[in-house]
Amino acid sequence: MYVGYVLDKESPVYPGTARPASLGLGPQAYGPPPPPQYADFTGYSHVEPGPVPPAAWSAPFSAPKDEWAAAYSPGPAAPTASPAPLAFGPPPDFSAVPAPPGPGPGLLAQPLGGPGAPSSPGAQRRTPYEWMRRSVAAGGGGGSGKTRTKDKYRVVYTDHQRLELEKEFHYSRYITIRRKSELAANLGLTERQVKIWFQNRRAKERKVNKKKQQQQQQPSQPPPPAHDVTATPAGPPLGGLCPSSASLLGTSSPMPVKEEYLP
DNA sequence: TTGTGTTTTACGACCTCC
DNA sequence: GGAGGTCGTAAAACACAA
Repeated sequence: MYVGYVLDKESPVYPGTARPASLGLGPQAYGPPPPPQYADFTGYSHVEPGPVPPAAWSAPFSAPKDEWAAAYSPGPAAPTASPAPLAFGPPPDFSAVPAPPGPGPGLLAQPLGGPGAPSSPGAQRRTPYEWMRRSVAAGGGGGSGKTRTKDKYRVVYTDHQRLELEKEFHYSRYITIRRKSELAANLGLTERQVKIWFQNRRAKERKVNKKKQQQQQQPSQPPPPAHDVTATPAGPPLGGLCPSSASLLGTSSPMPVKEEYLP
């Protein structure tokens, strides 16, 4: 759970600006998920994070799966993917919620391993930028983290990719088609990878919630916290919040909440 | 260093919805 | 029929104790 760790440790992931309506108070927390074909879910509001991604993230990302063939082909897998700028601009038709005038520069404006920030992945990775080194070293393919043995293989997403996916997940457990495309493009992943990542992430969350529930049942404990999704009236655990997100949802959150998402 | 348990990608089967 | 959902599972990657 590296990214969860990241989010735990760097709770101000959205330093006061990004995704005002989000942070667990978005649609996933208080209502049914957007319909499967929620192509333009209007609750979405991505705020321009900032002009330039931190230098720490300028490393190339893993090549999209669609390019794996090329990546596995003989010859150096060039660090193609010079990813699009990581600044996620709000799509044109997004009814953006104006960002509060927060002090922070915005989403992603902080380097993961900034001074004082125990970077990421892993409490065990003590060096701030160690994960970057790992990513580069792991994959001959220029940081793709790709490995292959026998017939099956899987890539290891970079911490930045995970972080962005986690952030998106915290905003909404069900990604829109539009955002899926954007995210895939910006992270150098395929839409399929993004989709599967969200599926796996939801599965993980269900698993965690189930575990928590079991633990709470064992010692007849008081009811779960209010934000425990398992307490949501009906439907899947849409608003499930992984532990890391709980810290983002403190009542002290300055984020404005859209009325439609209020209980 | 190695064995073991956990987490992370990825896929297939099956289901629902449009 | 296609897209996307859950569920179950395989296997790589990883963490950590012995």
